[in-house]
Amino acid sequence: MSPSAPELRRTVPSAESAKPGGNGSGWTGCNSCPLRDKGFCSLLRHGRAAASEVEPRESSVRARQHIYRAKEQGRYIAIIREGMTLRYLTITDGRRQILSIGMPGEFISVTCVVRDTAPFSVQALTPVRLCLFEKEALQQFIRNDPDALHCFLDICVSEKEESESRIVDLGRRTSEERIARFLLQMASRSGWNGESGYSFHFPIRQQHIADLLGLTQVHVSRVISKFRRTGLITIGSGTLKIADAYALRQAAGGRDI
Amino acid sequence: MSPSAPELRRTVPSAESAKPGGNGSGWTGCNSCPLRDKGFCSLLRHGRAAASEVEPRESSVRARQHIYRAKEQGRYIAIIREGMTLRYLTITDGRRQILSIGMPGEFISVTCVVRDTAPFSVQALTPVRLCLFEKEALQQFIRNDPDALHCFLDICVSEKEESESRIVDLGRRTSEERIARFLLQMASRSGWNGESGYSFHFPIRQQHIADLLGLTQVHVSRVISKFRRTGLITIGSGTLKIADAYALRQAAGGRDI
DNA sequence: CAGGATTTATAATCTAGATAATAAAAAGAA
DNA sequence: TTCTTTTTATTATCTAGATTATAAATCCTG
Repeated sequence: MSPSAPELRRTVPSAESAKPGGNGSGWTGCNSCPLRDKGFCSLLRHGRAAASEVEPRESSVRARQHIYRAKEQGRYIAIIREGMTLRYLTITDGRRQILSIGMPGEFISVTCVVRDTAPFSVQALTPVRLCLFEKEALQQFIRNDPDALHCFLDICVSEKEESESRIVDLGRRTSEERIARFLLQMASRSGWNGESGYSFHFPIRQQHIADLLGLTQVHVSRVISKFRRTGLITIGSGTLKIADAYALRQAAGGRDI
Repeated sequence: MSPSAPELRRTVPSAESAKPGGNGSGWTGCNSCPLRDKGFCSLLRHGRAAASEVEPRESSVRARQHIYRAKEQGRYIAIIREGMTLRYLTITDGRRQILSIGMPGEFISVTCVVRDTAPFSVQALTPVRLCLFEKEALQQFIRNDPDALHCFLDICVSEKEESESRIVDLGRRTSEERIARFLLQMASRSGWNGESGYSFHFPIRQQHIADLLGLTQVHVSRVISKFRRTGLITIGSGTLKIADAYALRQAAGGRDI
């Protein structure tokens, strides 16, 4: 298992040659981590003795492997260091609904920080590197550190807002609007500044988009094909390019993104 | 810093007889409130001088009236004392999506506690009595009281879980399943113990159900009619009765509610 | 209790998106 | 490269739920 991802991935040139996986020999700690001063991680007073209990340990997961299984009672809380994850739920007849896609710097699941178990599963979408925190220690850290708490609360509310936005998508928008909006959102999360011509790592299969947006792969294919044919986007080996930002925004429903 | 044990909170029943309060004339204060010792309210050390800033004042709202308008920057945070509310969003073409239905003891919107503004509106579904808290004071209270904070965090996560459950409904369940599930949920929230024959106050129009579940009123009518015809439920002037709980659960998709 | 307004019911028709089936590309793996 | 697996494309057909229209109940409110 190698870094295996497009250029964007090769941050921190830590010599992580042969890694046994599981939980890390190539562990490089927070110091060399690009997320060190971002989001929740920025609150972990790195290296400070006082907070040493919340030093994470690392773990690597291969693409498709499960990180958390529904109803499981985990001892660890994970933050994504590298790669992308899927949080999903399966109901009767094997119908699947993806709840969210996780990216670096984010918790695998905020619910798991607060609850004993969760009804959904989480799996790696790409090869993933995780930072594992002792659940108890992290909870205590959040409880005792006002900044951490504030940040965590903010994350919860943000995710709630995201969920509600998805509810509006599913309840009241057409398949084209949903897909266009999803592509725009992914671009934004990858650091897009809004201009045409931006391309980014996009390891998401059409079946994933379907299971996220309440559609079928066949239909997603149809819409994506149309977007390509009409020059809104371009796709090539794990990369998506926003060719015509204006038109894509139009397709997304114009205003009220 | 402050004492933690929840029960110990119920101190000093200060005689706060008739208080003028916001615009309600019949303001009775927390003492006579049935919600006094429930949910978030149970954490407001009623009558204690230290917490006097978070004493609410009351306000009444007529059915259909707006309580919060999208993007508005409110000075108050409201908890529902009596009645039911609708939280919804309107997008292009006037398409509407209801995000949630509020019931006594609940915040009108948890988002508003944390954010300056929110993208949705809230209106009264029935005549509503609200308890208004100064936003600043409430935020500070939550920040300083570990129990309140814990409770608030729990509310956020619960609502997130609810949203995600709705996402699964919208993305992957049929209209019959959605409607059956919704009726069961409402019954539960009204104190149902799960047995057939339970009836409860149900002031929700078919158009509301449609806007909540991503359907049309016409289709909701069809399904409700079928449920009545086949003896699953009974409806009469603002009241819904679960006639055949088992069958209704079956219609809701059996397992995994 | 009348008379207007809101809500629900029902039937006819339409359509966005689902299903099913198959082929063609890509992507890995040997 | 060749073989296998996974992913995407495409076409034909079907259907759950939308739309439109109208009538019948209910619900106010004076």
